Amino acid sequence: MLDNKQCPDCGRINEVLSRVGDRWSVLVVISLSQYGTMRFNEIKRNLGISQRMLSLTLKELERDGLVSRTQYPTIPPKVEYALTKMGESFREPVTALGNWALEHRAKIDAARQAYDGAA
Amino acid sequence: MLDNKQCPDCGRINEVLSRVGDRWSVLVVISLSQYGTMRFNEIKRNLGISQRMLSLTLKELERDGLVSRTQYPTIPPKVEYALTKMGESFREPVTALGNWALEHRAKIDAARQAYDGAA
DNA sequence: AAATATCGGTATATAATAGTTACCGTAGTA
DNA sequence: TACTACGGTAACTATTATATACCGATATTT
Repeated sequence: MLDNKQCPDCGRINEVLSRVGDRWSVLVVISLSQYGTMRFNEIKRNLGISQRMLSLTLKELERDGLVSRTQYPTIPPKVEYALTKMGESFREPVTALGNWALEHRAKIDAARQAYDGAA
Repeated sequence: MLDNKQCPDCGRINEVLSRVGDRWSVLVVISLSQYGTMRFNEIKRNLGISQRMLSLTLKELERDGLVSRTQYPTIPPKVEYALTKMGESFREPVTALGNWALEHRAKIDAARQAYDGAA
């Protein structure tokens, strides 16, 4: 690929979005912002995400400083996840995106049907 | 996967974001919102995206009604892409996300270094 | 005249990622 | 005894992203 970029910001935006912009990260942040502190399986049930993907997603979010992890060495184990300050600041653009998604879902479906019908 | 969702919105948000929420779609919308109407290779050079991915991304965005495609049968061919009305409405949440990404890139990098260092 | 670049793609192949399934140890419950 | 909950991990498969090569027709360069 030639990669002669002219949009100076796009590279950086791309870089950050490739980390925190995937849809599971977005949904985890939305969940935590709605319900506050949550346990692993609580998020899992809430989102319908597989254990593996949730584990990976949370680990990345923790690594990127958006989510904090608190673990209690009880049996069965108890691990709590919550948004950090930076995670909270991510909430605003993310919920804006989520709200847009909800508001325009029907319109997108209609556009799709029109597009597919015109084939 | 058990998939017993309790978050009623998350499923729908997920559904829409899996279409228009990937990072190439986001970057294409950002580009078009910044520069207005653009040609295929203009976007390609601007983003450093491969031809195939741009082709697929634009096709999906057109199908979802976010982007309009106008083709002039000249030689060499000329195809122009622009945001539709709905695409314009997507601009706001998307640029908010892009701005957040730009503003917090350094902080995320620092968090990563701290996390990796504490291993 | 001949090679090369432009334009907007597609076909094929490979690399990376997402998702599924099965399992771990410990305790409580039926 | 057998099963559930908990928070994961390991191994595997399916899906998706990316790279590479090519297309036809013209304009430009050598």
